[in-house]
This record gives sequence, structure tokens and C-alpha cells, in this order.
Amino acid sequence: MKNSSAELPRDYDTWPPAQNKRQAILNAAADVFAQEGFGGASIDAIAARAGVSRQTIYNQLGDKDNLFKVVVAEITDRSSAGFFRVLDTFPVAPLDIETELTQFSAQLLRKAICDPNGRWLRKVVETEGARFPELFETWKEYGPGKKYPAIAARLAQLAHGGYLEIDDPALAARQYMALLAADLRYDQQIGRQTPESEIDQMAANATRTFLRAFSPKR
Amino acid sequence: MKNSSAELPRDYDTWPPAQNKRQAILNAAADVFAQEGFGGASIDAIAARAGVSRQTIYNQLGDKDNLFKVVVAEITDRSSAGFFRVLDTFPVAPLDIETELTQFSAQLLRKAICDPNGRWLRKVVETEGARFPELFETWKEYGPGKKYPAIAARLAQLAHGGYLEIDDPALAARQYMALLAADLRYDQQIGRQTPESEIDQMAANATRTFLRAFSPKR
DNA sequence: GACGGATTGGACAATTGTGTCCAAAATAAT
DNA sequence: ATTATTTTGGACACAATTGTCCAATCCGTC
Repeated sequence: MKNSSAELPRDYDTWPPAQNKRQAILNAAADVFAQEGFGGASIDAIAARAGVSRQTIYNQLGDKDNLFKVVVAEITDRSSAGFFRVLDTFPVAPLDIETELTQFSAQLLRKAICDPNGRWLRKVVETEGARFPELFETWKEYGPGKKYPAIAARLAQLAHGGYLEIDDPALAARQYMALLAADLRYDQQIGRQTPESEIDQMAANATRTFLRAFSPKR
Repeated sequence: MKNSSAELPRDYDTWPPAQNKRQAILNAAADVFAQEGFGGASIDAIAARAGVSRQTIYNQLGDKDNLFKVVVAEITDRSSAGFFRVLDTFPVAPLDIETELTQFSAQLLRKAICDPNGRWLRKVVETEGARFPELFETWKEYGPGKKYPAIAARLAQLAHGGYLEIDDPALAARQYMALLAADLRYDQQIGRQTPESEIDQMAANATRTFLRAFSPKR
């Protein structure tokens, strides 16, 4: 009874029919893996949700392990792209740092933390990280391994410009992200889609506390 | 090759032999559910790890769904007890607030966040929350529903005593917890046991930033 | 319209898991 | 020592899943 067409964003940038069917499979697989876990996900369920024959999945993507790996790689790419697209809007020389950092935070929450790709990845890493260690290593490299330093660099830039007072940019980055997610931790886990209105509030709360802690004194 | 005897703390406070076997089953089930997820966990695997016949599990605990529910209830109790035991050491009239709050934070991390029960619960809620909605509701009621207000009350108490400056104690509590877990988020998920030395560092980092944001100005 | 590659649906063997039944053995209670 | 209770291990029916094979069919291209 679920509306499978809304579970994940679709990229229709390629339109050979084979590619299209492949995308349908990957999206359906992502849905089912997230819902049932690797062990609980059946190829039949994936095929049904993708509107595709089971055999087509084996033809195009090989066995279940490989399908899972391809899905993870796909979602990792999408999630990473979304994050760095938002990161480009980071305020470098803000007139009103609280307003601009709050806006940036809201965008980051919307497009890179609450968004389906990011949520899917976090859940799958939590669930199946132990079963696919090398996959988890890849995720760690392209997830936290790239995102946290990127945030840290932007914060260091602000500190260098005198907008902030930061000893350890890497630590500040982790704490900034933690504050952003403070209100998500116990709600989002269940799959609850965070309402737009709350996102703005969350961004404001996090930014305010972050600036209280890291603004230059006086 | 895993040492199953170290996966969860055992409570040997009851020693009728039936109770003992029941505990063995619950502990083994907790291990396997955490490792394999509900769908992937097999009764046989649980029985083997508990050193018990499969039939004994059905005798004592009914079917798989019920077994799972009992395990969740058990771990919830243990986790909650640990949390409130630590909460009793919260500094109410600190001489040196940074030192005392850092010590408390370290204890909270050690005994209630990094500890096996808390980690197990968070993982299972993330993984199976969708499959057992009523169970998840229970968890939310006894987890965040009781812990966050308790922390908020203690913080408000400190604020009332002039040690802190807090508008919204509930928000401050969420942010305090988020800062505490800032360095865990992407490490602990894999099951990595956080080393003692890092815990003290994490507690110090979180407390320092929290106090920077919420200490009375001047 | 005919060709060729992709797709389909169904059948298949092999494996794995659940939950039940039961008689034999071990364990605790009297 | 005898009785009551639990536990055991093995067998069983039933259902689900994986991965393969294959003939029939679809669909775009030439």
C-alpha cells in the first residue's frame, strides 16, 4: 500500500530504456533494504516494487551481495553531491553571521541530513556495517572523512576572518553537526519525515548555541 | 570466533536454575538480534549461543515475536536503571562547575551511552522500530521521554542557582546530550568499543563548549 | 517486416527457517 | 527412592528464499 514512487529521488538524466530499468531496480532495492535490512529483503520484493521481473535483476546486477554494494555506491554518490552543493553556499564574509549561518544550517538540514539519501545511508551503515566491513570503510572515507574536514575548513576560514574564535576547527565541526542533529536523533530514526517548519527552528537553535560558544568575546 | 560471554552484562541476581537459563537465552537473543537484525536472527543461532535446546526457548518464551519483545523490555530496564544511577551524581551546588560537570559527563558516557545496553537499544530501535511500532512507542516513553526531562530539570536547577544561564532547559538538555555524543556518532555505530581515554576527552570537549554557551556572561 | 538483444514468467533444486510433537534423559522436589 | 518438572535432541510439515535454466515474448533497429 506504500507509494513506492516517492521513496527516493529519481534521476532521469539517462534515458536508454535499460538504464531506466536499472534505476528502477536500484530505487526499489534501496527502499526494501532500508525497510527490511539486508537479511530481510527478498529479491522478489525488490522485483515487485521495481515493476520488473526477478530475472532482470540477476541479469543486470548479479547476486544479492553485488546488488547491495551497487545500491550503497549509488546512494553514497547522491548524498555526497547534495552535501557539497549546499556547502558552496557557506557564508564566507557574512554581514550578519547569525542570520546567514542559520540559513545555511537550514539548507544543510534540508538537503543533506533530513534528505532521503542521507537518512538511508546512516540507517544502512548502522544496520549492515558489520556485515560488509569494506563497504563501511568506503562510506567512512567518503562520508565523515570528506564532510567533516570540509566543514572544519569553512569554520576555520570564518575564524581567520575574525567572525569566530576556534581552537580546534575539527572539533568545532563535529560539535556544529551534533548541534544541528540534536533534535533529530530520537525522531528521525523511525522514518518520520521532519516537517519544514521544525527544520527552521532546529537550524536557529543550533546556530544560536554554536555562536554563543564560538563567537569572539565582546 | 566471538567471545559471546562479553556481549552483554549479565545480572546474576536471581539463581533459580530456570531463571538462569532464561537469562542465558535473553542474553544470547540480544546478541544475535543486534548482530543479525530481527529478520536475520534465527532461533537456532540463539539456542546455540545460549547453550540451550531450541525447544526450551519455545517453552519459556513463546514465539520469535514474543522473545524479541521480552528482550527489548529487559534491556530497556537495564539501560534506564544505569542512566538514573548516574544521574544521582549530578552536581547540584558545584564549587568548580567545569570539573564537576566534566566528571559527570564522563560517567554518563561510560555507564549510560557507551554501555552495551544503551547501544543495543539505539541500534534495535533504529533497525526494527518500523516493524514493532508499539514497542517503539514504549521505548520512546521510557527512553527520551524520561531521560531528557530529567536532565533538563537538573540543568534548570543549576540555572536557578546562578551557575548557568538557560532560557529553555529542554532545549539545553537536548544540546548537552548531542554535544556529549558528538564524537560517537560515526564511530560507535559500527560496534567499536570506545576506549576509556577517549571518553574523558569527549566529556571534556562537550562540557567546555556547553559551558561556553550557557555560562552566565561575566 | 525481419533480426537481435533484453525481458518475462514460470519451473526447478537446494537451502534455511519456523513452530510443533514426542519420547528419552536429566534435574529438582518430596 | 519416587515423583514431578524441565530439558533435550531429533523428526516433521510448511513456507520462504536464492540462484539457475529456458522457452516465449516484447521492443527498438535496420
